[in-house]
Amino acid sequence: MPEPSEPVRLRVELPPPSASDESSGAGPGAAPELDERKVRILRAIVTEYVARGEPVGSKRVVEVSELGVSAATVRNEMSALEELGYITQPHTSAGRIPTDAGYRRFVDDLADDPELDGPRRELIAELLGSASDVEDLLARTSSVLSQLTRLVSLVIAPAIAASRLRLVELVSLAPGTGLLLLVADTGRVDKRLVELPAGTSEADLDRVRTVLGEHVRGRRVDAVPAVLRTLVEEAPSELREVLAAVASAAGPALAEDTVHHVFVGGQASLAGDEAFERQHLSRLLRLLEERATLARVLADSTAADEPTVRIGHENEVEDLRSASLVAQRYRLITDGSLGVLGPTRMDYATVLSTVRAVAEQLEHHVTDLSR
Amino acid sequence: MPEPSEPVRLRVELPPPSASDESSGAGPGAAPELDERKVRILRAIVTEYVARGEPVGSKRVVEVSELGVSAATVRNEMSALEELGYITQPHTSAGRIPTDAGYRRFVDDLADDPELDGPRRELIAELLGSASDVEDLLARTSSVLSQLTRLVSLVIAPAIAASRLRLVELVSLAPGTGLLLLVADTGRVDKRLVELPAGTSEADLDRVRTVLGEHVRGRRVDAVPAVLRTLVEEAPSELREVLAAVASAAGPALAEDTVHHVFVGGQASLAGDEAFERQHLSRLLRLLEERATLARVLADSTAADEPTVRIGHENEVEDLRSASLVAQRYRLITDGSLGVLGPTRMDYATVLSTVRAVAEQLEHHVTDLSR
DNA sequence: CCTGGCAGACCCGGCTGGTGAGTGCCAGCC
DNA sequence: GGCTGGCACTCACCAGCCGGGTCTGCCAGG
Repeated sequence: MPEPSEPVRLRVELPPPSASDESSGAGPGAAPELDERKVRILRAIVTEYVARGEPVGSKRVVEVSELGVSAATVRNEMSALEELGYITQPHTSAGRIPTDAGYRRFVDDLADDPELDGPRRELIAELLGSASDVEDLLARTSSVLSQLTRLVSLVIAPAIAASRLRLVELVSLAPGTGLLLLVADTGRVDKRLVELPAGTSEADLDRVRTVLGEHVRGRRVDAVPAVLRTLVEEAPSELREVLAAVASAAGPALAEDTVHHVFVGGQASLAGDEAFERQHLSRLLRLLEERATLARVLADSTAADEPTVRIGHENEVEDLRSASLVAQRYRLITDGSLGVLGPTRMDYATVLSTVRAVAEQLEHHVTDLSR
Repeated sequence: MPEPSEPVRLRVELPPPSASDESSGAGPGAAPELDERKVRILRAIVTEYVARGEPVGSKRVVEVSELGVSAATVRNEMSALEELGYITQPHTSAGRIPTDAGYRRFVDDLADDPELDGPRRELIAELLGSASDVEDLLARTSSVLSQLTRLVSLVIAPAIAASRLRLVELVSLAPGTGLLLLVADTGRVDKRLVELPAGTSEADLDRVRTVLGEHVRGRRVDAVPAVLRTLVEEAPSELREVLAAVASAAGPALAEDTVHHVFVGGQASLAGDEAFERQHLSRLLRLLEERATLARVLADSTAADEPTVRIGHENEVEDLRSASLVAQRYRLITDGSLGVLGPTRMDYATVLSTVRAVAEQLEHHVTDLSR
């Protein structure tokens, strides 16, 4: 009794190998064959459970799925599905609920998610259309995602490493303090206080500005630190100190800080969901505050151009094991990613359509903005 | 039985009139006199309940508070305190817990909060010390607040209306699109995409830059929109369109956007707290996402230079009625505010000390940064 | 005015029995 | 051989009940 389900659980815990066809539903691959009837029953159970939130019994399956057999037959099939690890019962004499593997199978079998319906597409277009700049656009994207799915939305700004600097500016804020401004061609602005050496004159600053303008503007962001180091070495001695201060300020601004740009929305939906216990809730919220981890997780989940689904235990991060993640890459000069986070019991079909549609429209509006 | 407590509840719901001495503890004012023993008993109940989380009975009060009387006497006093509305019992034959009014009284009677202990002060100094710019400083402030109190921290950046513009820059991102950069002397940077009229040349942009540099740089932020309008009117016709685009972009960037800069930290602590039910939790999280409301609430609660406490029903915002807010104003060129949000059952003495200490040190480090 | 004592209220945990949903199994039917 | 109806069984759930423990309110006496 305890052993037979082992191979299946094993498969579930190793999603990466078959990652490419995971969300496409094209190749059933190593998954055990299921006859048509089992597939329909599983689908009925998932759909019903997602909709009602209660374990679904053989009787309800018969009512819902229009296969012309009796409840007893369905029971036999359900017993087999349980043996295969796709469904389980919370306790004896309760209906069945899908396991993570069951959801996985269900998602894989989704032929391909239908287009999002018109009204929703329009809503997205409307909300994204009035964005004033890229940052605003991403914030709105996050907002529209969480509104449409009623789940937690995540949007990660594209890394600026591969973009180019449009403007490098050094503003004097107060004696001894400057503000280094770096503007990338995505419209992203980073800033960093610079401690200027004592005795730096306004004329010195002007010369530094000129040097920066000539040698740094237009360079790829990830090349800038090296360029700055060279500039420091070659600089006339009176500018060296200032340039060194600039270089040491620019490094971190362009490296780490830059990665953590994450927009999160709809956190309240987590608290409203009965599926999460107090402890899970707390951990998930903590995770949502750790922007760096979040960015990594999301980036890892968005290799392909299709939406990717990570269900429960498929997530590598411990605290995410009680939840599912649906994420997709988008392109805005370089790659960014967006997605939603919610209970494993979510409406995958609709969520997939929504994530896909939002990503598409985001790209459209981005090109609108940058032209 | 139901009526006698009415007048007290009324007082609680009208904190504003006596707002000035609310948190000072200087004037008992209209509050009913309490003899020394009642005060000590109330204090014992609040302290014990905050520490243990369980209703406290007469026996425990005797053990904890070293007044040399019997439990029976304490019971009589407690009965009186209940009559006055300061404490209540969750059910018959349970111990007492403080009401919002009880907490209020307790807070008012706190002579004045002691200095925060050394180690904690040092921790604050250490964490704030390594801030790289003002925005970073405020983020760190939020982080340290939530770490020390294990509550939700809130930090609102000072409004930039009264600060001056250090730099106005118009960057050309792509043909037809510019990015307007506004840097205030607080180090705050706002940006906004500008749709440039077709056929705008680089030379035009240069001229616009010059005009902006001459007339806008150094002006108070709230004066800028008016200045821009004048510039548009007086501009040579070939620049008028560009300037108009800039003016229409600058307005909103300087107005609304600016107010919503709120740093929130430690939200996970809400979920861990048993005091909040699912529904409250969800509402509080939603509130934390509405940055505008949040900013208003916090600004309203920080009139004086002392920390202000809003306990449960004293909060005007419905969703906050299940929580307490401890907030204080800080000055960084203009006013900002910071504070924490948690269950009414919080350690007010420690929280008050912490909020005060953090606000103080924030101001120190700010002057460090801007000198 | 304080105190010890005592009755009463009530939460809580455990136990019990009834109900209902859903299962597993089996014998019989097509 | 697969499907079906029927039936016994298993629990979760609910309500009621009981005993133990706690804390209160009250009272009579110091």
